[in-house]
Amino acid sequence: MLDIKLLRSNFDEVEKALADRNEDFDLSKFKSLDEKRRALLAEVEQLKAQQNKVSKQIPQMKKEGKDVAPIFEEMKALSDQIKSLDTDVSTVDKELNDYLLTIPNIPNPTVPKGTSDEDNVEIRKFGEQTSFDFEPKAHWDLGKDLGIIDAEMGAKVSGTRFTFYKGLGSRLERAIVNFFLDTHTEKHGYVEVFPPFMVSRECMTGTGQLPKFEEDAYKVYSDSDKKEYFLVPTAEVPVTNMYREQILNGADLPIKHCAYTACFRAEAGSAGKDTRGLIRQHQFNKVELVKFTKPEDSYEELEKLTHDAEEVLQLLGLPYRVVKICIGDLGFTAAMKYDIEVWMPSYGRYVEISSCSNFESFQARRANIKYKDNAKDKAQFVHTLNGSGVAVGRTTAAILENYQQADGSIRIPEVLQPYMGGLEYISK
RNA sequence: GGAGAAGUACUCAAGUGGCUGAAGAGGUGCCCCUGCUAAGGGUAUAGGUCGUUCACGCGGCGCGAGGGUUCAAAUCCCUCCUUCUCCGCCA
Repeated sequence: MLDIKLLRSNFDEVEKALADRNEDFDLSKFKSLDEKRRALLAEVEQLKAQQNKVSKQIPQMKKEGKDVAPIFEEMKALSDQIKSLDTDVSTVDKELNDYLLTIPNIPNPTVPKGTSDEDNVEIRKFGEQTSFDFEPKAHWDLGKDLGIIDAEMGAKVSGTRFTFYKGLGSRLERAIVNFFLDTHTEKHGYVEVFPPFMVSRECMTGTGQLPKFEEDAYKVYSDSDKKEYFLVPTAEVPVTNMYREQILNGADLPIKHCAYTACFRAEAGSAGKDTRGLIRQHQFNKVELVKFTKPEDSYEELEKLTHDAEEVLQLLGLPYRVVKICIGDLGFTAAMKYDIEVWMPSYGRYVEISSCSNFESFQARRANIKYKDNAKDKAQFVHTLNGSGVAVGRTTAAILENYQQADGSIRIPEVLQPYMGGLEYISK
């Protein structure tokens, strides 16, 4: 959510900054809504002030034995007027708030211009694109041949875009999760949390998945519980919302959490894309990194976070590149974003395996997360950041493809071998 | 799921219709005394948010949340949420 005061005072600048975004939104409604709300507020608050003033005098008048009946009559009319205006205020309030939730974040000025992912800017590269002296296979074929990934069984049990990992495939997925978490906690200083996989509507709104992207989310109801839950599309949602409606102590910042969760995405609008293999599933595993920082530190922390995510790929020896996302590809909530893309031989190109974003105060304002350094300071919004550290299913896919051998077996990256009971190869 | 109890400011806590934005205590800031690691005295300080103002300020809202009753609600009524205790069920 944008700062309403910024919209009020610098409307034209905001409009200009948002102009290149590839998002649907309508800034024109703002002024009329805002003015309507303030006019109503001024009116009703004046009446309330009068009501309060008279109410204070009533006990005194009663004590003096004066007749208060005519005043009651007058105040009854005033009270009715206030109630009616209050209803109007809350209607406009909600309208304005719902409207503000549909406006995307303002991109950082250094974000490259551009309209699609083709305009993203490569920042750096690690490793060389893997070369083979045999015909390499795609991970879905490797997984099937080795009996460690079973898409048909997933389809049978749940439907398309669900997958079974079996045997050493399951173990590899689990090994990767543990390797990521251990690296981020022990080496990078993140505090691990294991959050709920179902969250409330408020949380989804707080991090910006709602209201715009409701069709991408899975909702869960129970006849007995009667409550509405959303399956988490990313650990970003529960972890960022840990501190919702809170004022944090400035000395505790930056707060750094990492979390493993399964992630659930309806993937609306992606029909037909990446239908084979592990790249685009309705349920996938991810280790997420989340930071809460002071505003002045957030961009430095974004660089660090990105490097933390990169490092696990380096340790795995997977070739990747980092791209800076252009405005048109930026996404609703981010002010700046780096994608880390891993080399995927079957695609013949780099494939996104992590997104690292600085949301500045956009999420903090929605979720009301503030901090102050001293008790007497005015609380101000933190900046929130997050990034995949990294997507687990895609890592499995990348390992299968980049580490495949001529005989169809998979060499296990050295750092994972301890997690695989010392095993060096997965073979038939 | 059943039965009970409770939710007041940074913390503990008083408060059953108006003079309570909220006693008291702790905490925190400053000063003094004492002199030594613990304590005594004085004094100041109460969050957050919205509107308005160049500003000082003024005003509105806030006692778990949302409704209602009333001229007036922390206080009465309804719904919900959370926590605790006991019982039931359950991986």
